Amino acid sequence: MSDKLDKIFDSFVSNNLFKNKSILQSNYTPENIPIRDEQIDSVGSILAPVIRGERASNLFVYGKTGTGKTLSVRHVGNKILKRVEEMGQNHLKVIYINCKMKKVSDTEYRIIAELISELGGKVPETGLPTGQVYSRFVDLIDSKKQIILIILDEIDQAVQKISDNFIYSLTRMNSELKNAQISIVGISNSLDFMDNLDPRVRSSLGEEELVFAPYNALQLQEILKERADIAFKEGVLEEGVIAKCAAFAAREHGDARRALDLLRVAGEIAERENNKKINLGHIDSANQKIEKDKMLDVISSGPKQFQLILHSVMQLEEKNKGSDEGIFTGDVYNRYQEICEKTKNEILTQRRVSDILADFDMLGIINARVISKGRQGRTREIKLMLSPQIKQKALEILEDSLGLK
DNA sequence: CAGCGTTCAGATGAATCAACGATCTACTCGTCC
DNA sequence: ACGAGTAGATCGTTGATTCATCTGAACGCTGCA
Repeated sequence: MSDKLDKIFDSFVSNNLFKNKSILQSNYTPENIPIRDEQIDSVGSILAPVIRGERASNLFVYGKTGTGKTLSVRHVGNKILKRVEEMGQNHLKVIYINCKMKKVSDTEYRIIAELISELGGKVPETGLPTGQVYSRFVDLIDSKKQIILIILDEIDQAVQKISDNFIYSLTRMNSELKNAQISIVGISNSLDFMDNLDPRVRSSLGEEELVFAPYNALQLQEILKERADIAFKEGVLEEGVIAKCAAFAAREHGDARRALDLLRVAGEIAERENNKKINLGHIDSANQKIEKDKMLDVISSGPKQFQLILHSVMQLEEKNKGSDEGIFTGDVYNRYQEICEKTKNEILTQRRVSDILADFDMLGIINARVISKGRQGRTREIKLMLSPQIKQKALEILEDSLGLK
């Protein structure tokens, strides 16, 4: 037993493909950022006034996930801060807040509390009226002459939960401040976020706008190459590996984060297989693994009713295997009722089940097409979209969590 | 056989409900002057 | 008297139900060539 373990450890130590794995993690901030020079320059010139202690225009940055928005903005923020410090001044504060951080900052209160604590103020744990926290915040930053640069990442998420008058009051805060001034940088994933925003907010927040276009495969390659050089040991990557990674990620709206994940996971797989090199096959497995993990995560973390319904779909699919007969909503509902009876779960109405099936469709777990069968009415024709291995694993998870078997 | 109304089974919408979390308000209690 | 802490009151969300309305092609009936 321990011999075997030793062997595993030995090979792990000796066959380490990585020089520094953290470089491929998404939270790593590289020294220089390829491709985004133009955007960085723009951000820099828009924010430059704060170096002289003047207020910069509010900036709004759009772009899909993994296009380097956050990275670029933070990079510029750090550079500016460093510059100001080099000049021996301290009139600048840069605050970065991710509005979507796992349930942490998703209300107006919490965001302001977060802002206060970033500024070194103490945050009352609970219960203060929002207005009071707000005025405490104003007092805090207005206590001396300074410029506050607030970076609100994934701002669209916040606005979905809170009303947009939070941002409005932020943008308008400058008129209340006597000493300090604030500039806001909003970062949003969705391109049409601005459209359904209050016009007053739109004009004040979007004084300057910047769009980060998705990377294309070539640009992704460049990024990957740069990081791979320092992340992996010499000569570990086989020919074409980077290109393939880039191609995969480019297909998914040019998400660089995805590309890096892919490369990292491929490396891990190669390592586990005790391979000296990372080849194209590893990229494929990595892609599958990521896909699989994501899917299984959705399935296992879903509410019980979702699992019940998915289980009935899977059973029906198993039964219909071979025949080309489709699965229809009615079948699913009947089977679902049976399972509920058996497991003593509440039975939802068909209306709800129909909605849940539509959700599955959105998640890509099933493919549902609304068809009309003439006299036999209208229904969804459902196809399960899970690959065999995922299906097997998912079935286990479901039966486990539902107490079936 | 084209044209037309019927019909089916569930899609899709809208209003409403119930339960839960989070916030707000008001009241109580301890402490300090 | 004042502030802190806490117990209901209140508000907003979200998943779910109920009621209502739509839907689109096969089916079957008509009428015409």
